[in-house]
Amino acid sequence: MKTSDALQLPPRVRALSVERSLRRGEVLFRRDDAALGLYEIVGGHIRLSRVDADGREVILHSAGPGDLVAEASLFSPNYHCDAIALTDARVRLYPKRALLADFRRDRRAADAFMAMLARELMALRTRLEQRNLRSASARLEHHLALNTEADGRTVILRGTIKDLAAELGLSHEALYRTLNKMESAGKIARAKGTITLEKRTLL
Amino acid sequence: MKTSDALQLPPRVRALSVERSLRRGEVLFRRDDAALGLYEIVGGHIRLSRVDADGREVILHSAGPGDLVAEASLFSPNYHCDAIALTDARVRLYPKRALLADFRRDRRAADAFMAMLARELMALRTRLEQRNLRSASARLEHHLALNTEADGRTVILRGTIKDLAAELGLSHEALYRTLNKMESAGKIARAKGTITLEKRTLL
DNA sequence: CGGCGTTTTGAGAGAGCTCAACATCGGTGG
DNA sequence: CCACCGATGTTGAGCTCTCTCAAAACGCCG
Repeated sequence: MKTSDALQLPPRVRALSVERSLRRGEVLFRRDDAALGLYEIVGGHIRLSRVDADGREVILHSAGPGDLVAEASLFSPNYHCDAIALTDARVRLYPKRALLADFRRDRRAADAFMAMLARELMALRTRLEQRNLRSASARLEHHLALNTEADGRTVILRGTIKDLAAELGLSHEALYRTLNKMESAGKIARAKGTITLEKRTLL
Repeated sequence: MKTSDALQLPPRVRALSVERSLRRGEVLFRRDDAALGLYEIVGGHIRLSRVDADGREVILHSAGPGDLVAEASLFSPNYHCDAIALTDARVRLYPKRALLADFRRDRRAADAFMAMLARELMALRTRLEQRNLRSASARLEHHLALNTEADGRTVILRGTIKDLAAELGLSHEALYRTLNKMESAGKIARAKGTITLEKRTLL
């Protein structure tokens, strides 16, 4: 589940980061473990969850490549949920001490991190808003309208259609059908890796 | 749409904030306007949106009482979307210069703000994950499991059932029916303003 | 050429949405 | 004190849309 594109942690800190591999099912950290820092998912998927009063697992988040998890660990002595590899995975730990020290040393690094959080927040709110749209076509149009290139018409797909379906919270079949319908209706044109919005006929 | 509970901006900055009223339909800011700072919604609802290539409005977020909007404006010279009052509303502007100055002066203020963003991010991811659950009961159980008081059983409702339905992304009718079903099934007990999870019978 | 995952298309069922009607509860004003 | 009113809470019934399960065509890579 890709949430944001750009991750730009200070090179100094990146130099201090440590990569690690996990087997499917392996535990990255558990609730109440001492918070070492935040993780970037390099490959695979990590599931963040908590266990409820009856011992059932409640999923908080499924993170995929490019995602950052446990940012809040920077400000807490321990983790607040469990993190378990959903698939074989590769993660990169950014030690909190190094990060916080860097923020202290370099104000711009701190600002940049804050800005990153703020931007991610914005993107996430937008995505949540999108989920309020019931129909597949509305969700797709919402997504397309907000992800065009500079021309305002072209949308470059970053993964497969299945990936897009997952991002939109739709079954891939529903998305395929919707794409077909919209193409037949002349609303979009499809090419390999891109979707182009057609000029809407005025009323 | 309530996203988080606690908003704790430094008192020094709060002292510098300015409250303002808006009529329904009034513009708070427009895209590319100079970014004055971030806003806290005191009352009413503000809609953040962008206009797509065909002139249609694409909703990014609907913010309600207690919500913060335009955090990213702190790190950008201008706003990136339109903000328009959906209802008569009251907002509080936290001037970015004051905020940033405060962050510079007091490291803990900056950390606290960062922590707030991180926590909100976490909560939002969880909410998005919840939306991946299709059935009304699954969404409700997810929400209940994650919002119990210390006893792990009691959930205090902060608004009306309709509000909860909106937060869960369900029609209020669907939620009422689900509550009924779960109560009949002995999974929950309802009292005025609270829902109590019943001890789950073991297998 | 032989898999494997993606892309398509088909058909059926279920769940929630919508519209509608009614009950309930405060609050307001006569 | 009571009547009225608006918003919340509640229940009913049909409809639409997506999900799910299935199966087949396609494309890529070893």
